[in-house]
Amino acid sequence: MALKHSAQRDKIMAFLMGRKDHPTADVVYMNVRKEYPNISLGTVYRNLTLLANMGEIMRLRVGDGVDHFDADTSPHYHFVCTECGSVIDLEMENIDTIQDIAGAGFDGKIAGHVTYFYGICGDCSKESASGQKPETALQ
Amino acid sequence: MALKHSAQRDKIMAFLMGRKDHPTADVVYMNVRKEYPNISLGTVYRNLTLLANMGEIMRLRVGDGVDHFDADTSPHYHFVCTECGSVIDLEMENIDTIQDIAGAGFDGKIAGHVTYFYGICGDCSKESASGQKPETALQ
DNA sequence: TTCCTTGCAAATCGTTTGCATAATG
DNA sequence: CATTATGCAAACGATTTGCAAGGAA
Repeated sequence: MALKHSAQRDKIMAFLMGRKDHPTADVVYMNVRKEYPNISLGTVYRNLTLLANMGEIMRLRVGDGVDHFDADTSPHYHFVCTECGSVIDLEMENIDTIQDIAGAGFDGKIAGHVTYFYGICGDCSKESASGQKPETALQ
Repeated sequence: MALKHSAQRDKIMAFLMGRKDHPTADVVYMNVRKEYPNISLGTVYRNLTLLANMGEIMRLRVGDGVDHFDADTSPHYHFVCTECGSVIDLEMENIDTIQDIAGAGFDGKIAGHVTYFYGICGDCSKESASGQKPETALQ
């Protein structure tokens, strides 16, 4: 139960904190492995799950079938590009009122919500205007 | 390309329309099999995916790692009980303004959003008040 | 020395797919 | 007859887990 220190976990956490995008377990693995060649995918998954359960990081299920991870645990929203699949932080005003709206007339207790916005990101808008054709990442 | 009629697909669709909850592929399989003993899980998945792609039904990814399906394709929101895992329809006023809020200051184009509300459903609130202890369904 | 953590590989789980056969139009 | 759909089983991809060995407190 008592958590012990681990160099692998530190590297994973450090890597995640240095990224503004939202890497998948595999991306974390590929990158941490550069500095820590012996680390295993299992260890990456174990630590990501551990960190997420402790609330140190967030697990994002954006709908592409793969979990993404975010070291920024402050409340914020994400945009997912249906063209390139990138997951982007949104800076927007608080919309917590939607919970009150949802709770009106509902007999359970609403404790939270998860919202993902979808569409075409700025980069893909430009590209498609120039005739390119990236592939969709969403299932 | 041209769709042909299939008794299995009809049964799947009929079953889904007769449910107010939001069954998983396996639940659909188990139930349709009662009337159609030879149907295979693969056929259920194939048809659910087909129907979802045609827009006849909706695929819900509520975060428990399993896809749920909903024959009600009208715009509405869902509540997921973190206690029992049940997925419940919410009747609430439109919150599409959150897309405008999200889009302000974002350089991409927001085309849609997915929102799930979490908490304790009415039934579980009563149960926990009486000292019971159901298990969590969310990962 | 206790027991948490790792690496490795095998296992699991939900879902998809290839193929030969059956059903539809 | 041309094609789509099915059943079955094998294949998949992401994630989890058992186990023996390694490392932290």
